Amino acid sequence: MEKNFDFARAEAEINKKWLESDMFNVKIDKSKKPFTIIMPPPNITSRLHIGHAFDLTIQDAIIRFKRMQGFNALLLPGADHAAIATEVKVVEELRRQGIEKSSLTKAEFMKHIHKWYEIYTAEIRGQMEKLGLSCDWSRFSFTMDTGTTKAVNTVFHSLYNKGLIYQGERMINYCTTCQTALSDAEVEHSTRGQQLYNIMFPFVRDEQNGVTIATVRPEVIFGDAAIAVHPGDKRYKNLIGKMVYIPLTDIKIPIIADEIVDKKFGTGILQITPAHSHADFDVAKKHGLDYYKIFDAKGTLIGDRVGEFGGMTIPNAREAVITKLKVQGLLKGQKNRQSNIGECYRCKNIVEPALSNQWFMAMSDLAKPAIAALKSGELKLVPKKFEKVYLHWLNNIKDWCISRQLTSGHKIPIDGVEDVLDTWFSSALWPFSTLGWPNDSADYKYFYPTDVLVTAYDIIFFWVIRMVFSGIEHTGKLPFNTVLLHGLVRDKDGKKMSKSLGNGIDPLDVINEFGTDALRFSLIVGTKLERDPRYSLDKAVLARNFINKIWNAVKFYLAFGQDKETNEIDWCEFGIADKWIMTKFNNVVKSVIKKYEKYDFGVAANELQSFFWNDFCDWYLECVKVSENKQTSLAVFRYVLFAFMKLVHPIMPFVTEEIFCNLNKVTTISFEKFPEFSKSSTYPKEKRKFDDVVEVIQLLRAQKGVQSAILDGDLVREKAIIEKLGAIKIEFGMVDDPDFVTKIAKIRINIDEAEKQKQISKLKSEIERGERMLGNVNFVAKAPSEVVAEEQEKLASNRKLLAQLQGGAK
RNA sequence: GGGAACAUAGCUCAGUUGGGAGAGCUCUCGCCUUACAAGCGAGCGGUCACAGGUUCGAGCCCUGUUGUUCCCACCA
Repeated sequence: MEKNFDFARAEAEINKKWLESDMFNVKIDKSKKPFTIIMPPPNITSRLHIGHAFDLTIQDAIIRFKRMQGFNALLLPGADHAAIATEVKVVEELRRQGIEKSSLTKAEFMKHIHKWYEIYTAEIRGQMEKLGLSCDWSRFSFTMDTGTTKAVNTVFHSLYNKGLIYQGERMINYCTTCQTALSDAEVEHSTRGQQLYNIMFPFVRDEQNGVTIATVRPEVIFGDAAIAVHPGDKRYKNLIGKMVYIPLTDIKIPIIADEIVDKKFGTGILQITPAHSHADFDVAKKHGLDYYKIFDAKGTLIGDRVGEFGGMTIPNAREAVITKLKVQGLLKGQKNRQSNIGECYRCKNIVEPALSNQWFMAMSDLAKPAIAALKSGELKLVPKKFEKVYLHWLNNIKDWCISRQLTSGHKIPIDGVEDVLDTWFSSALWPFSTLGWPNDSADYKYFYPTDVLVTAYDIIFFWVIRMVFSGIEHTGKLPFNTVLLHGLVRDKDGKKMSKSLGNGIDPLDVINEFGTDALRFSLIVGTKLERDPRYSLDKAVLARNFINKIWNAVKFYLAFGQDKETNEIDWCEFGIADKWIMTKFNNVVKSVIKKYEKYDFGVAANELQSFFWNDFCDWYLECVKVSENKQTSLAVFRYVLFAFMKLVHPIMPFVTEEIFCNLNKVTTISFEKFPEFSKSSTYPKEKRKFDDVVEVIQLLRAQKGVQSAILDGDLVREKAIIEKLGAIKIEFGMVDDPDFVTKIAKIRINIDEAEKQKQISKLKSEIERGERMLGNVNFVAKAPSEVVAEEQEKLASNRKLLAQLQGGAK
């Protein structure tokens, strides 16, 4: 056997076996219950990052666990065309080759897009394979394949015919860099420092008498339809109804009163720019004001109102307007201010609110059943804390702007319409479009609705909610019954991993250096779903060390026990250590199953590691070496070792497959029955006694330089274990003058008096504590009787031990 | 402005319905003990953020305070 686990060799061999045998491709079998996870399709715009690795590991762990529990488990893989993001990438790539998108026809550009699809879909798939995912590759789906297109068109027409998709001129968010409309969910908010300008709107053209407004966007004054003050603002009461000039123009606009104005902000006077502000749009509607669009899709100023500034970009126009206002004396001040800005989630540039003709999905009717599904408990979010987020968003939902002015993506299926659909439109159908819907396919009938959706919490709005209402609307069923929302992987300091910060860790680098199992285990161990996990290479090192520990335990078995192979374990032959490890192991099985069922893999991984390292290797393996009945102990060792392989297999598929298959001469561990708790294999009495033996050994080990001891206690059968693990010679005999006392032995080892006094004072304080508690009448009267009884026992036991120690010290 | 989460050892985190504060890493000391130095053994280390309350009993439940993080929102 190799000195260490050669993960590179083993992973390559095992992956080849898995892929060639198609063993994870699922056959529809009505006698078996399906368990289905549809994988969130990664965007084909980049390599898989650490967040994908985390997300995919969780999914695969669930699927492997369920498969071993006997479910017909399907993990359906896929990739997303990510229209807007991919298009940016392709344009960049073409530019590197010296080609401008504008020089290409639409068809030519689409050729490049399709080539990208092809190359990067394969690339993503290769990376997924490296992660050891037990996917059904025969069902691999892409969001631009014909099945998805059919689903998209069907859904579009269905909603259109019901009047739930409509076209109209509305205020939307427009990214002038990506040159497309965005949905509300695609706008992020951040705080930026901006200049706040005070600008005077004069009563008489070019004169220094007027009203002064405050704005961070001086260039939009040309789009103003009115000036507004608060109706209750005494300072400006007499202004209402008067007319002012827009500075630098001949345009006159009225002063109106509206409660939207914050009296305390700036000068307390607000410009109303209906075509370029969400809030102002509503005000204009209310007051019957006109809309004036003053810049186009590229962010260039246009129209009669902008005068000499026509043709300028927004930033240029801003500068020019300010310069001119200064000359005219209409700039009445400026200061720096932190304000909240909408940004495009893709390119991070400032989003312009704009009046635009777009396609929308009417949301209020679709939202209602999605709200009801959560409230009724039919849909479960794990962890629960996201339920409020989900409900708040749906309760305040606005119509969804679904049209995009991009070249690639799903076309809006209406003749003559050039726009494409939001990439999330097709994503919303993913749980059923991947299974053949709208066809009445066998897959759809067997696997739908799916079981659990696993994804990070940051796409609840983009994706999760939209799948929920789409599933209900189009299939009449929830697309999944549980949504598992995990955190975002951060660096060791809790910061978001990003290219610009340079703190990112490439999962493929970790795989190359430490192996896939180490990556998977290190991503999962010690994490809780509620929190964002922190990741650093230290964790991969620790995981690698754990794998090495497992490997070496197997080497031990092969060196000492291979020839003594037996499948039948005779429990009558069990020694105390055998019974101890069987008990401990069964408790771990029980606990791990419970945690896996709750998808709490992080704590389960911790438990598995600590059991294997501390209990199985540190204690049991050493006991096997000196076992009275070596054959039985080796059989127990083998049993626990292999059952343990099954327990960790969902998290670390490769090393467990390698060990299990090689030693058992079987093809795979993947379809082995998952271990179950067996009460008849637990021995509480022997476990307690061995725990006491452990205490004696630890006590002896702590005595530096002591080579022998006299024990007074019923420990004859444990002599070999105590001598071996305690590295000490022991004799049995009466000990009237012990140096140490434990529940099962009085110990004499010639130590100095100070050590003994330490133990005495410790016991005394324990006794004091017990006396204090039991002396409290309220405690005795109100605490549960078993708690009181426990304290009484402890007190009696401690008194006895103290008497033994002091009895000898006289 | 509205909402959510978090605060436990130097670091990363556990702590199940309230019943004597735990693990791993780090650090110190001793070990190449025949599976493993990617290892073994023994230690050091905590006012469970702060202040109240409920309770016989609070890391856990309630209220407030402080700090950190995140989400939502049309403050120009």
